[in-house]
Amino acid sequence: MKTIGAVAKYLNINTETIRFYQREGLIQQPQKPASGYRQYSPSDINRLQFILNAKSLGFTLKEIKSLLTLSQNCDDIESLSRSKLAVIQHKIQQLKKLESVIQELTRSCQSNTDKTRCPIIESLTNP
Amino acid sequence: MKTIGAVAKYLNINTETIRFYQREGLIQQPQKPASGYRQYSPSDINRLQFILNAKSLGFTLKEIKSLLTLSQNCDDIESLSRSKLAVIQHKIQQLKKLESVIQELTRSCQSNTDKTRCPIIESLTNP
DNA sequence: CTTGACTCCGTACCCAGGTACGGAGTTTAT
DNA sequence: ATAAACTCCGTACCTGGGTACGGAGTCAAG
Repeated sequence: MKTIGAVAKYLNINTETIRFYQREGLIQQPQKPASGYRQYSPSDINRLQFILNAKSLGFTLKEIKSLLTLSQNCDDIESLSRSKLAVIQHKIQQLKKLESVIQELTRSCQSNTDKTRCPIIESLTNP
Repeated sequence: MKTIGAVAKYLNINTETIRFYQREGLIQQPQKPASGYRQYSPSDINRLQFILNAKSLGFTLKEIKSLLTLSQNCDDIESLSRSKLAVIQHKIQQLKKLESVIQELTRSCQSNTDKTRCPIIESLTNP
């Protein structure tokens, strides 16, 4: 069990960010002991870690919330996960396209000897 | 030469967006004829197209601005593109990991007979 | 020469995703 | 037992990337 500051430090985020996620309903606030500081359990920390991971993959907080809260029965969750899977696979495809476009552009920069002009700029100007 | 509305329509964006880019210094406003509507030249339109293309590659407006102002130095632009490439490749790797995690989870849902509990939720909430 | 569509310009507002502030209470180290 | 460090909570503010509003001027067709 950790206090909010310890959790923030551990996860390398701001305490304010944790509170923000609480306000947004992404995580619940741990019960406040009669009078004192709230205590965060390992599972609270896990949930936060999940949010951070999903965020780093380009999911919005809204999407993460629905991943975390739309949980009634296993079938619903499975189908939600499947649709997330499709989204993820689509994102991978998009990023791969992007990757090859940018790779191509940087290659043409490398083989460019006239440094007063830039193939990337040229290709972005004439699509 | 087109008026702002015609340009917006042609590029499929909002006139307000064009003005916004002007305010942000991404493009200059064409000279205003003594009294009348500003006229946008093909090269103005090209510059806008450049911005839209760069945006679709995931560059921020700030980055695009520097692409446009530092466009005399091909090496700078190449290195900016390379760092974008690294970010994209990292994202792809992360997404692939996530993909296999979710695939694994949905598989365990499928083989789960007790539909009152869900392996996905369990794996998210118990570390 | 009037009407409707368009432009100009400034200002306000929107959403996402946080960050900062500040007064009051709590905990911990000395 | 007191100071330093931390937490609580509400509210305000920030950046990015736009969108909307409204009054005043302009242009083009009938």
